[in-house]
Amino acid sequence: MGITERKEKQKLEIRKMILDASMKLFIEEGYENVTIRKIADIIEYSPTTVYLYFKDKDEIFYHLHEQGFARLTEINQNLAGIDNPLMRLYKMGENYLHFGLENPEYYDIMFIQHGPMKALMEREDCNWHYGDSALNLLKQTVNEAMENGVIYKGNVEAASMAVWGMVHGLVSLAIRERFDKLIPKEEIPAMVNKSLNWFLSAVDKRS
Amino acid sequence: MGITERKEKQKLEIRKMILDASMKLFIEEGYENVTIRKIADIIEYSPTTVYLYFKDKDEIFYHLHEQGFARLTEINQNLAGIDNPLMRLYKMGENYLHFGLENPEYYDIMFIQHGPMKALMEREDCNWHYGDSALNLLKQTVNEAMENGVIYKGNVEAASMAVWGMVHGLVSLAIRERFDKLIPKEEIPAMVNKSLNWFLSAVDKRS
DNA sequence: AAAAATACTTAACATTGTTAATATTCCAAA
DNA sequence: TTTGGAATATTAACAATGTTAAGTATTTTT
Repeated sequence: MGITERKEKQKLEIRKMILDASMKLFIEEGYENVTIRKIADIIEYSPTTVYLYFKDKDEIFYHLHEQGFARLTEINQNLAGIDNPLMRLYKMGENYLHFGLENPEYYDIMFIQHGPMKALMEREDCNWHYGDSALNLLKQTVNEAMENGVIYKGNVEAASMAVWGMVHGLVSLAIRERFDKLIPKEEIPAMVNKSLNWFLSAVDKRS
Repeated sequence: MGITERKEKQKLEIRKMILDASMKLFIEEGYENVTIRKIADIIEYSPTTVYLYFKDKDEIFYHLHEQGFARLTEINQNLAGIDNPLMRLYKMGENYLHFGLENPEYYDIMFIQHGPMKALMEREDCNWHYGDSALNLLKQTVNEAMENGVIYKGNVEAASMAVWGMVHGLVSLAIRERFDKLIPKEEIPAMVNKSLNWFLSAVDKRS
């Protein structure tokens, strides 16, 4: 069946074209400038053609959100050599904060916008793999830190979500302008780092 | 000048009608159902009339966001009698988490949506009073807790933002569906409370 | 009573996501 | 080779949105 195979390939190619165009728009012009018509312009098809390859706009954003996770995962490669779990926790937090502040648009679709999650719900495979594995990495580290006795012990999941919550809270308050009237803009990155530092020092049980 | 005075009064009345209609729509039908045309329908004026009283939609949302803060402030009245700063911190966190999970739409305009902050920037008095005083209340409590030696000492502002970040992170991850695929929906409120508890136990220096 | 300022509305613009109906292309069977 | 039907693509349109320009009443001032 060489023909249907080629057709299949072509179909995937156009899907890729659509995603590439979306990503280009997303990166160069931001979230709100990713419109079906602009995507169609870039790939030189009519707007409605997009709907032959994706159910709706949210499904496209779901794929962009995946790419965001790929980038964050790549950044987290620098954790590999760190043995001390508290140090690793610190570096993870720093990576997360830095990624969020430097890539607010990515961060938005990964952790704030409704769209990608709506699309996820309607998928055949509706597991949030990326979120799941990111949280698992965190839980692993927290667990290790607890067992080593370097941080206060307790429910690993609850503690991990507290940590995630804290860094997510700082990033999302920052990129949604909730710090702008409270502290000078240029001090925000340093401040969120200080917050992370205080937090990790506070939970450090070796002191 | 009785006439201009009456006129002034009428003008404020229509402003109030617009805000009331917006609030009604907001509460009964949610954020995305607050449209200029629906507001106009309720107050029985044409859509364009709304623009004679408010610069744009964001300015309306700015006022709704204020109402949200009023509600949260009211809830926080129950902190008055609590002397132990750590206990007060705990209750503040619990209030915040509960308010956010129970009033996701309010929470959205208060801490997530861009709109109200955009409107704030363009005001003559562009201070974020509500955010400022909420953060001050927190800083005061954190400061007290540090001086009493019940929590790890350090930069008060950084620590306060860590606390705020944590509760905000938990609420916003929850209401933007980031927990839905990670833990059963009915366990979310209990889980965020456990996170807060672990956090406060961890920073508690009396143990 | 005429002129000027105020208040309000009608109509329209430029977008958006999305769908129904229609046309085109392409491949397999008659 | 022609024909029929599936796959693919397009045109046109719908229903909304926020917002503005232009025009019409209404009311106040001169």
